[in-house]
This record gives sequence, C-alpha cells and structure tokens, in this order.
Amino acid sequence: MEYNFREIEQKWQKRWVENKTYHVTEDESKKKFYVLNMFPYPSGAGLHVGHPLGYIASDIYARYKRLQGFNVLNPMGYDAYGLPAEQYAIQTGQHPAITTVNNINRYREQLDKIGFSFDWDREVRTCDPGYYHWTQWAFQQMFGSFYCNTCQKAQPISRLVAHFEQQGTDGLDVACGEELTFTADEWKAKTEKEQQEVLMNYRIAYLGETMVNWCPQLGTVLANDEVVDGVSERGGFPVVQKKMRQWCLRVSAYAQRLLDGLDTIDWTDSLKETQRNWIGRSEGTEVRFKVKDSEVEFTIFTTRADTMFGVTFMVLAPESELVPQLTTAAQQAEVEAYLDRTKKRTERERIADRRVTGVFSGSYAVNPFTGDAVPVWISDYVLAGYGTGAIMAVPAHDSRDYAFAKHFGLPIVPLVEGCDVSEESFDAKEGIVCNSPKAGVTPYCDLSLNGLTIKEAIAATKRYVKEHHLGRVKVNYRLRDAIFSRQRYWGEPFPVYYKDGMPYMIDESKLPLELPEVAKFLPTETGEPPLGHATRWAWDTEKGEVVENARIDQVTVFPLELNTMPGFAGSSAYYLRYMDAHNDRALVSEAADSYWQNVDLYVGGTEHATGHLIYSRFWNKFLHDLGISVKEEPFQKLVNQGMIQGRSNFVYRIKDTNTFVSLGLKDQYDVTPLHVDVNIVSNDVLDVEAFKSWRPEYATAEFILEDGKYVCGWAVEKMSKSMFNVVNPDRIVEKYGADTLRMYEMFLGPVEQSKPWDTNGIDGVHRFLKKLWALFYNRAGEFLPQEGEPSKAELKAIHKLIKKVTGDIETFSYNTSVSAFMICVNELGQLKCRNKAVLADLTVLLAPFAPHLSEELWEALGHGTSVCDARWPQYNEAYLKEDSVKYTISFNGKARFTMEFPADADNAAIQAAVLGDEQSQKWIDGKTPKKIIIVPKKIVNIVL
RNA sequence: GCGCGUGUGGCGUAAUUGGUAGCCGCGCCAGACUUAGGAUCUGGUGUCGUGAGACGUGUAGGUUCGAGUCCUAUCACGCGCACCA
Repeated sequence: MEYNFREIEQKWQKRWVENKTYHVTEDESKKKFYVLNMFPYPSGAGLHVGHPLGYIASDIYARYKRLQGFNVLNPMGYDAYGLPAEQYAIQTGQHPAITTVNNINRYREQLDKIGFSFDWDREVRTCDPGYYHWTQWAFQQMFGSFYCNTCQKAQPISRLVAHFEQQGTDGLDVACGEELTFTADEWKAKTEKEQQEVLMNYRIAYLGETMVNWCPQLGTVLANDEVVDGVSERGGFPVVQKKMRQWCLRVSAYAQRLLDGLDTIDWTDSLKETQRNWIGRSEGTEVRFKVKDSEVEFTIFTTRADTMFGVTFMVLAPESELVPQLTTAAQQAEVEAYLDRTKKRTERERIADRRVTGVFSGSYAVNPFTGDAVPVWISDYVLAGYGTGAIMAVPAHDSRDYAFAKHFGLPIVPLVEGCDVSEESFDAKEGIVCNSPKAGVTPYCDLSLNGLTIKEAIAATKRYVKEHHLGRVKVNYRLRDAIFSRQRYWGEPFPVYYKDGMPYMIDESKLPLELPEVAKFLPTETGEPPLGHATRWAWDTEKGEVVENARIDQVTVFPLELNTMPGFAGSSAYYLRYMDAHNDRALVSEAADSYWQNVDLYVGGTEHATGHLIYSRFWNKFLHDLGISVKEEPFQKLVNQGMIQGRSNFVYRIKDTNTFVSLGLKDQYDVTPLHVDVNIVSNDVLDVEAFKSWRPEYATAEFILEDGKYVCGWAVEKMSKSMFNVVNPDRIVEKYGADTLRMYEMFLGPVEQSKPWDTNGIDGVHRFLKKLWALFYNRAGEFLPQEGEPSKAELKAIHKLIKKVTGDIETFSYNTSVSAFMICVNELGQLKCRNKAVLADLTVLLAPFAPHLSEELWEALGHGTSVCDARWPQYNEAYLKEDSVKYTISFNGKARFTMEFPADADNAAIQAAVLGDEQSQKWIDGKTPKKIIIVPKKIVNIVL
C-alpha cells in the first residue's frame, strides 16, 4: 500500500479540530510551557515558505514538550493593523477591515494545511475592539504614571502630585523631559491647565513637542526604528526632522532596566549586542560653562573629562535653545543664514554629505578649569537630541572636532604624551596625560593630571567636578522616547479627548473606544489625519459616549484625538493576552498570568531587534511595575529564525525574437535574461508547455534546448512578487504533503541560518517518509508490525535515535535530527524490523516532525488516543554499548592502522597490546616511546 | 570608522566541543528490476595518482603528540551602530 499523504493529512486535521486536540487550559497539576511565534501581519501575498520555517521549528518544540508531559501553550494570532491595508484602501476604496479579514482567512487556510498544534481558541487580532481595548487601557495607565528613579519603578501620577503639594520639586528624582524647579506654593498657585502642562513633563505616555521623523510622502511621523538611512523603512521615502506635538512613550526612563535585563535572558549574543548598541549607554560628566560677560550658563556632556585642558572652542546644535541667547548682534545675520540652510537639509542629505559647516555665535564661554574664554560655534555635527545639545570641543582628541578646527583654523592642544596631531586627532583612550597645568598655577583650578593614564585622569576629573560643584557625573543613553502617534486611519484610536488644548482620558469603564468609519482614508484638506473625516468623533463627557462632531460645545462635548497608535502598540503585550484571550474585565487575569508567567520560547526574525523586541520589553516592564505581568522580562529564550530568500529563475530570450535559449547555450547568442515564475520550473528545468500558457506573448515561443531540456539560470534574491520567486507552501503540501514540507524545511539547515528556498532536495525527504511507511505496510497493504522481543540491533538503532533526537530538539538542531531519522529508518529497514515496541517508539519520536503520519501509524499500532498524549521515550545507555571498540593507532600523530579491543579494556591492557603488536614494533623500530596517549574509544598515539 | 558573526566537496550541510574530516540528503556514475519511467532497489562518488600513497576545512604563521575547532595576522562576505561628544 502506498503512503497516501493526502488522505492521511486531511483525516487527522479534521480529527484534531473535532477532538479539540490542541485546546489547552490552565492545569495546576502540570508544569506549564509557553511557546510563541511572532504573529504575522496578514499581507495580501499570502503565506510564503519563509513564514512556516519558524512556526514549524516552534511547533516541533511545542509538541515535544507536550510529549514530555508539559502543559504547552502554543497560540497564534494576527498583527492586523498596518500600512499596506491602508494604502490599498487609499488606492481602491476597499475598507482595510475587509482586506484584512480576507487576508486572515487565507492565512488561516494555509496554516491549517501544515498541521500546527495551535490553540485557535486563543486567537487574537490586534484590530478587534475586544483586543485593542487593552492596548488603549495600557496607554491610559502610562498616561497616569511617572517613573521614579529612586525606586526604579513606574508610580501613579497622584503620588507625584502629592509630592508637589508638599515640597514642590524638592528632593525629586524622576524621569522627565525637562528639569523643572518650583516650590509647593508655586505649584498650588498654578491654574489647572498649567498643572496639567507640568505633569505632562513626567507622564510615561505624554504629549511632547519634539523633533520627529516626518515623512511627507507617507504623511505621518515615524519612530526611529522605522527610519533606515534617512528614508522610511516602508516605501523608502525621504524623512525630514520636524518639531511637532506628538504622543510619546518615555521608554528612555527604562533604559537602564532594559540594559540590565539582557543579562537575565537567553537570547543570542548578537541580538543582545544589537539592543545594547541601540540603548547606547555612555558614562560621562556634565560640566557647566559660563558665558563671558553674561549671566548665561550652559551645560555640556562629555565622556572625556580628562580633556578639559584641551578645550579650544564650544559647539551648539543649530536647534539648541541656547542659539538665540548666545548669538551676538554682530553675528545675527550670519547665524540666521546658517540655521536656514541646515533646516532645509533632510536627514539623508546630512548623512550623505558630511562637509564641515558651522558659524561663530559671537559669544565666548569660560572654561571653569582654566578661566580661558573660548569661542562658541554653531554646527550641525552636534545633535540637539543627545546629551545637552552642546559640546566642548577638544580637537586634539576627537576626530569630528579636529575636522572642524582644521576647517575653521581653530587651535589644537594635544594632551597625551608623544601623540602626533599634525595630521589627525588622537582618539584612543590610552596614553599618559601631559600639558595640564601644574597644580596651583592657574587661579581657577588646582587639579593636575600630568603623568596619569587617561582612565585615571577621567576619574580624577570626575571627582574634582563633583567636589567643586562644576557639574555632575551623568549617564546618557542613545535610546530615545518612542513617538506614539501616527497620522493614519488603520490603527488603534487614542482614548483621549481635548479640553482647553489639554488631553484628557475617557473613562476606563467606557473602553474600548472604537475606530470610527470614515469616508476617505487620506488626510483631510486641512492636513489633519484621516480620522478628521469621521462625522461622529466627539466625546460627550456626561453621557460617556461618542457623539456627532456637530455637538462639540467645549462644555460637555469635546473633540477626540485624531491620531492613531503605531504598529508596535498592538504587538507589545499580545503574549499576555493569549494567556486569557477572552477576558473582557482585564488584560489578563491574575490566575492566568501567574500560571503562564512569561514566554519560555519565542521564535521570530531578527528584524524586530530594535523595534518590537525593545517596545515589548518596555511595555512588559511597565505592566510589571503595575503588578500586571509577574515577570520582568517577557521572553525568556529567543530563537531567531533565518530568512528564507527567494531563488529566482531566468530564461534567456534572444534579442528581438521570441526564441529562448537554454542556460548552457546562452553565451552563443545575444540574450536578455527574464524572470520566469519559479512555479513552472522544476530542478531548474523549465516546463515548456506551462511557460507557453503562462503569458499570452509566450504562446508562440520557441526553444533551443540542451539534452532535450530547457535549463534555467538562477539567482538568490529577496522573495517578492515582482521577481516571480514567491513559493507558497500550499503547492508543496499539494505535491508532497505537509509532513514532507515540515521535515524538509527543517532539513534545509540550521533554523537560525538564512538560506535561499530550494526544492532540489525535497525528494530525498519525501522518499524517507515513504521508506518509513514501508516499515509498517508492504505493497499488498498488509500491516507488518508484530508483538515480540526486539533484537539487540533493533534496540540499538532506536535508542541511538532517541538519544540523538532528544538532544537535537533541546538545541534546535533539527536538521541533524532529520538525518538521524533517515539513518535509523534505513537500519530498521535492513534489519527487516517488525517489532511493535520499536516501531511505536519511532512513531512517537516522529510526532513533532511529521504529526499526521505519526498519528496514522499510532492508530494503526492499536492505540486509541492521539499520539500527542503519548510519552516521549527514554533512551537506555545500556543498549548503545559496543562490544568492542576500534582504536586508531598513530605514531607522532600520523594514523597508521586500527586495532579492535573489548569495550571494557583498560588503558594498561590497550597499551600493552599495542606495544606488543607486530605492526607497531615496525614503526617503533627499537626506539623507546616518549609518551603514549590513549583517547577513550578513539586513538592510541605513540610519541617517539 | 566601531562592534558582532561566518568562511568545509559540484550543492545544502555534519563532525561526540582539541582526538585524526566530509555523517545525511541532493546531484552525478555504474548496476538490478521493468514495455517504460522524473518509480523502486544495490553499489560508488573530496582532489591528484593505475598504484602504494600524497594533499586537503578562505590565506599565512603559531601552540600541541594531535587543530575545521585554540592564539596572532590577513583577505572575503553578511549583520548591527554610526557626526552619540
């Protein structure tokens, strides 16, 4: 009987649904295990073969854990808000909700065919009101919280208000936008609006006037991780810096915890390193400089406090608030012209064109260590958003300052013994400090650093700054607050209305605030976000409901926020929602949260390293502070699956003809390579008939063949519709079955590795499953397995496999597992194994990889239950023992011959036998061996 | 520029973590059974050499009885950060 995968797979997929095989509930009697995939954005192209790679890997792990007796949560859902659906809507008028549902249905169909053990009862969609209820709720919690640096935790904003009422800002150490100072009395004297404005400076979700990445073509702002090389990640449109009032999340408050948390989780070093880079912690010193002949003071940040004596000028960022204060009348015109010029440059232009530019402000700053007055310049090489937006320039030891000094003819003072700064700066943090004044020489400062190493000098200067109150030791982070508003339609609406220009939260009990219908998905004529088209988008504070815009009276009815939330809002806490997906009273119940805790194994791509994986960790830490999520880190172990690239195929058309020439002969003609649909090519051989009917213009095509075949060229490219190299898993399932697809995707190589999709080896995997089938059924359809005692050889074969596969699954080395299966099946085939017990073990081992086939065989073996409820077999070391062991005998490391010994022979016996051996004696040739090394079960090396 | 990672047959890969390369699969070659086969089965397949053997893990050194694995330098590719003071 043939291995009929179609029948088998359909049968079991149906049964799994009927029996709710993969439904899981909290069960205190079992240990939990939470496996999670990054949920997909349901795009119009459908699922391609790259998606399932991670899903299969995690499904194998989930099934394996279940067989080991764990209660496994393995959910799936959809990241359903996003730009493509909206852009499609703008072009076609099709409502994004409809497109999204269609795409989701297609995804689901495709996923079902592959046989995953997802618990679909827990499915979430980020665009469901029942889901985004909790996205909005979390946002409100952030609005109602501030971050206390002392206790390293988010706190309710009411505590901050209480503090202000008692002692103003005195004794406060909290995360904020701007350092404010006021007394309790001053606080009480403020109006309601003023107080709200002050509080905004501390809220974790706040409305901030910040420089944002504005993308004119997309008509929206973007977060830093959505901008790559100065253009938008999606679409590649230019991005400019613009000051706008936007919702932001104070992610920066959590910078240190986000950094520290990395040491407690099991992620790859490279991914942790990427996050460390992104967080960008740098320890340094803030030093105050007075402006000469003025009351104005300003602060700079430096990591090189040791270079205080080499400061020859100062630089302000063009956007710095100090610029107008420090610009003298004489320089006014020149400075304004410069600001004008820099403002016009986009981020991309600034990156591309690194000319040195700048302008003198007219002011001088006084170095608090030397009393020297140095000129203050303005230049766009200093960033407004980092540190204080102002720097002290030490051209001798900073290459950027050096370039600036050379360009404008400013002095350069070297501070390290023996360094040569005539051609370039000496940036290295090594060497011995010189050129600092002798103690007591300047009236300003009695600090001398001469003779110290740079490290010592930095420490000494820090100490000095602290003691003399010239500034403070400071840690800076590159990580910025996340911009949380998008000028789009297809996203979560903010549960916010505006009164007197200030935002207020709509009552928690009235959530979710549902996304309204709009006539158009484009911004309004006045440039407002698409929600500006909604006719019912006002909030009645008395009734607590959405009402017609016409009724806005600013008394009880107020306008609602027109922005929506960005993509990462919905994906930041979805793993918590899966724990308790239908709860309409809380994001997650305490019971579910304390049972499932956090994700034990998270599988997804690296592309989210500085986006989702940072935001999620931040979001979870915030909820943890609130007591919602019991764990500080959401994803304990993370495995990054590699990308599956496309493998495009080409045909070669002879110029100006409709004749196509095979790959090997193309050099004899003048040809144009053309992409051809990979679905009509098999093992690089073109299906000529299919090609003719692929496109009308090829119907009359002619071919120059080699060996009777048309061979196509190929290249590895990104998998995309336009290159005709998208391979949908359905096709593979149709031809070979889901179990073959699953095993083949694993066989392709390590899960973490990126590789091109290539079906050239799939026949081998399919053949393996057929061979496995042949262990159970002969051609006549007779069922072969029988009761009985397994032979020693059978036991050895199967226990070798148990050991290998168990170890491999734990380390995600699925590709070698598949190889081990092939070896075992070949061995059992050669042994003509018919032993039920051995074949039952084989069936259970197969269950995570090829669940349909495994179920079928498990049933045939006479088990009434699903193989999912079987127990993972344990291997017995005793069966793996060899009777005898072959040793390689080497002389000075050169292998010469082999000898066989009983497995339990001791070293002395082996040594004696080897030395007494005739062949050995020839090599030893009367010499006395200097050393004899015996490697257990491997080698005897005799050093002469 | 800084940081991280990877280089092994014609191809995808493997190597008990320092133990004497190339498991498994594809492809290819030969044979068997077939009317036939893009089916199935058996054997072979790193390179050079008829052969014994020699050489082989990007390149060049080093440590070691022994190196794909460790160290140094160098090249190539990939990724991350990038005017971050």
